[in-house]
Amino acid sequence: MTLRIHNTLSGKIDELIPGGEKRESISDYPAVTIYSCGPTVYSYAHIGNFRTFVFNDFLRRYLKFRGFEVNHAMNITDVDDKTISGANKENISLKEYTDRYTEIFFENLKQLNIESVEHVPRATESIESMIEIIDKLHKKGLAYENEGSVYFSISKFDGYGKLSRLDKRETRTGIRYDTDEYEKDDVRDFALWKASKEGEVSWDTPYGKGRPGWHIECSAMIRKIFGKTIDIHTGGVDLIFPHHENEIAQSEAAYDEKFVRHWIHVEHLLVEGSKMSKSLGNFYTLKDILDRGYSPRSIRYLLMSAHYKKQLNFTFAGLKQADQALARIDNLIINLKYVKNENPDHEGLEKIIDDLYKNFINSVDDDLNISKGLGIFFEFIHTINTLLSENRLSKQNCARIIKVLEDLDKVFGFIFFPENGSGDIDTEKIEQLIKERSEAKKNRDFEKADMIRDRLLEKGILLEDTRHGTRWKKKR
RNA sequence: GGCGUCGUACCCAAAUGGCUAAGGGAGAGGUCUGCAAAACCUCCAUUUAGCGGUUCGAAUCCGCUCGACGCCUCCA
Repeated sequence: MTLRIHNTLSGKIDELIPGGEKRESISDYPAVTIYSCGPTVYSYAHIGNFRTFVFNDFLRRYLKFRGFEVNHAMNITDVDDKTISGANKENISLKEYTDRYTEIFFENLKQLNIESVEHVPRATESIESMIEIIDKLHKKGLAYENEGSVYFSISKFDGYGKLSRLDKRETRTGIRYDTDEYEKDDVRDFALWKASKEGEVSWDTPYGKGRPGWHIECSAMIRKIFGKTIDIHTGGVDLIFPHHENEIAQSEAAYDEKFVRHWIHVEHLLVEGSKMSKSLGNFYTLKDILDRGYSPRSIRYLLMSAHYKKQLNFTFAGLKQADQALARIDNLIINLKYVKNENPDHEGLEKIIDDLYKNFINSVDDDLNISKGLGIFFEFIHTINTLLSENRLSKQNCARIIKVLEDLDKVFGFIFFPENGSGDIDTEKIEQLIKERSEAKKNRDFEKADMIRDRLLEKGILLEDTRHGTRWKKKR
């Protein structure tokens, strides 16, 4: 079995071959080098941004699950028009301003149980590497200066447009390129370096005081961190053009080697059927949704559950459904915990587990088809539940199943979700009350029994009477 | 206008030429039970937006129509 993922560059589903050279087994490959376009920290990231970040997390987790090593970088864009104007508006330094939103962003990642990656470079700390590329392009005659800014000349790079298939596009009729654009040789040339205006943050360069163009940081960071062709570059679909097209142009023109082997682009999130926008009032940050009482766990599940290449329509009804699906998983775990001591071992369990792994990997290896993978996982839950209800699984069997769940959760990250809230539940007290209630039930004092049940429910503890006694769980 | 993605049950969502169209939610029955709740089990698309074509065979390929969305401009 091989892992195959859609590649925007080839337009096909390509096998992932880290290092570019086919090997016998996964363990023979070098670490998969990944670069993900991170946030511009000028404001709170929204739920659509997090779809992409949750996807990045799923990708890296799955690669590790399959036995690959991972070397993953995600940038923080902490200087651009929006961050500069935001800082100016509040009359604070750029750093003070971007630090605030960077911190919130990391906090959000943590809430969604997104793993931290190996490298988190900031644009403002990568200026030297940017200048290095610009110098190279300049010396090769591929870039030109004009009034303190430096532009990349796309007419001098043959491969321009290969990612977004520009050759097949026509520019919209009637669009106007004139006015502001007089300083560029070709209207489609883009800025590598921008001359700074009066009072703006700037860095001293051979080209004068200025700041980075939008695209240069990614190229620079990738060169600085990985030094050569990387395996995977991810981002939202909206970045294909011009951002990623321009990254390719800069990097490949400067270093004469392939920039990225595998481009993966995540489709957009829609909210209630349309694109998020402030004017429609459907613009949600993570906090907005958490404030409405939904858990970050349901959000993670929902964002993960649809295939990355399909638009995902985010709705609150969908969040509720996600929560119910999670309840099904939680109930399995509770069912496993309460299994009877005297149950015999089930011989067929290992076969069931083998099938689960085989089918799960088969599905997800096929362009990261998590939806199908989840279907297989729920079929497994169904099988186990049936065995449990027939008392056909032993304590050891259940311990084995828990291990499997823990293993799968390395990919999912939503089964054993870290509790963000306070866990001030007094287990002993609950057990004691359950005992008292059982006594009362035995004496047919149902009034007292119901009173205890109600009291616990008020505290968020739900009691379930089963054939084998009473058990409890937290109310959802 | 150009380029592209998509339209599967009440909702979400798999399956891309071939056994009865996954899975989750909701709903309906049942088991258990003092009651309730929960849990579990079973059922729930003769049919894949519409029309036409290719094929022994199509949700899947082709054409047209209708509809949704994205990119072409800052954007995950």
